[in-house]
Amino acid sequence: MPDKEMITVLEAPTREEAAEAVKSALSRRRILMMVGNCWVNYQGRARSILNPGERILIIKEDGSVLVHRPRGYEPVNWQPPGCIFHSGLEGDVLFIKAVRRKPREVLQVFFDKIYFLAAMSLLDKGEFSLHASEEEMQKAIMNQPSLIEDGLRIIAYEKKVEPGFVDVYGVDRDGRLVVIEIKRRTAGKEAVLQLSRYVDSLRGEHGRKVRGILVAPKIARQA
Amino acid sequence: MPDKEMITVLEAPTREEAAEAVKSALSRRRILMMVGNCWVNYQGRARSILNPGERILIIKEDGSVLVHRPRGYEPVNWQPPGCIFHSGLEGDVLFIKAVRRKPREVLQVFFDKIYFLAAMSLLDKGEFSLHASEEEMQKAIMNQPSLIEDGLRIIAYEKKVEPGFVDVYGVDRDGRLVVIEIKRRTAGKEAVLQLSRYVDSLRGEHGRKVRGILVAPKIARQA
DNA sequence: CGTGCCAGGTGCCAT
DNA sequence: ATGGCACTTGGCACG
Repeated sequence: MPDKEMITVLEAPTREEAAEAVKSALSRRRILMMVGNCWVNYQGRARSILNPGERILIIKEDGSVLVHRPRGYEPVNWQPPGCIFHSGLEGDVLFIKAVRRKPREVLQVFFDKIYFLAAMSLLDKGEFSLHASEEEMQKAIMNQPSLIEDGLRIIAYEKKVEPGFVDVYGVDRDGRLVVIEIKRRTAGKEAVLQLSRYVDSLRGEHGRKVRGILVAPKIARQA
Repeated sequence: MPDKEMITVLEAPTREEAAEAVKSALSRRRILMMVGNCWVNYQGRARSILNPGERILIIKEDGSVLVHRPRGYEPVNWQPPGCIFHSGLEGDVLFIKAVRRKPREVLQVFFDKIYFLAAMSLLDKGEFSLHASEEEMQKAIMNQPSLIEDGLRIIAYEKKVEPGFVDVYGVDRDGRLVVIEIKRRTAGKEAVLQLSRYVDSLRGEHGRKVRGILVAPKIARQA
């Protein structure tokens, strides 16, 4: 059960209480969650202004910041990990300033009403594993080249890239070089251009016949 | 101040209390925030497993889902808006299942400890404005072509040419066609290739001198 | 470090 | 719906 040391919850705190809790959470590198009425300025690679409204603010222990509106998967404003924080009261407003160096970016959040605030330390050692559903396709091609074409021999593959994309090099039944590009998603014209550039460059290099094969769940009409 | 109707906070609820609160929040389309020990399965475009650990779960009123670990800007698991939910108790475990159609994706979160739960309705009508996007750069150039070059006349923007779209299209002081490609970030060789394809295509089409201009904060060494 | 490239990318807007 | 493309893209691997 939640130890008092582990999670602190304030419902409808005063701005002074909230300011104190924010300072404490940030200095102790605890995770901070706040809900209230706020407005946000961002300046850095771009510049943005978010007018007042009710949102969720999350500051994580690694110094990343998220501002979430009531809708949408993405945060409306954010700051990547590594920020340095300043916070305090400015008149009737609680401000939190998150500064990132390299590139220099500043995010400022101003609260005039705080509905609730939570500060906590979470322990998460759980392993995360992601399996691309097309990864089996890649393995299948490596193990069973005949899935693509009879008589195909695999020579090499670009194993450095992440699952979902791999270049496979092989030789077909007639001794021609074969370049296979696997796309996990619908392949657009950019994929075709990229493959054709590979093929051209290999053709120039080897002076042999080279074929390119594009393997994808779907190909845009410009095939 | 937070109306009881507006925000409900449960500290260290029992699983039964939490299950009730979750059902209520989901059916009334309120925003749900939970903190506790959980594990997560995802299956859809890919497949993932997240082993047990302490995390933050947020379900928004539009049916989007976020699972956040204690670190990192990005959610470890998520679901875009529009999900349909099922939840309940399965033995000692509180489960929440978020199903998305088109594409079919299923996210399942299982809690065995809930440290904290909040359900709320937030009102957010605040306008969001972002500046210094590529769009704004384009407008600035459209309004003030001399920013690029004296004597430049703009003819069109987002003009469709063979390989794709040209950002800005004009004629310079000496009557030569000018193609301007705008990149908000460091322009790599891909941008150069793209621009050169545009230039080639237009040169072939018009049989006139064509210049390409790349507008970007920085250009990779392969210029 | 910069450069390149994938991502369960997401989102926006065009046809 | 499909396609094309920008994004404060973020993230990682590699030279």
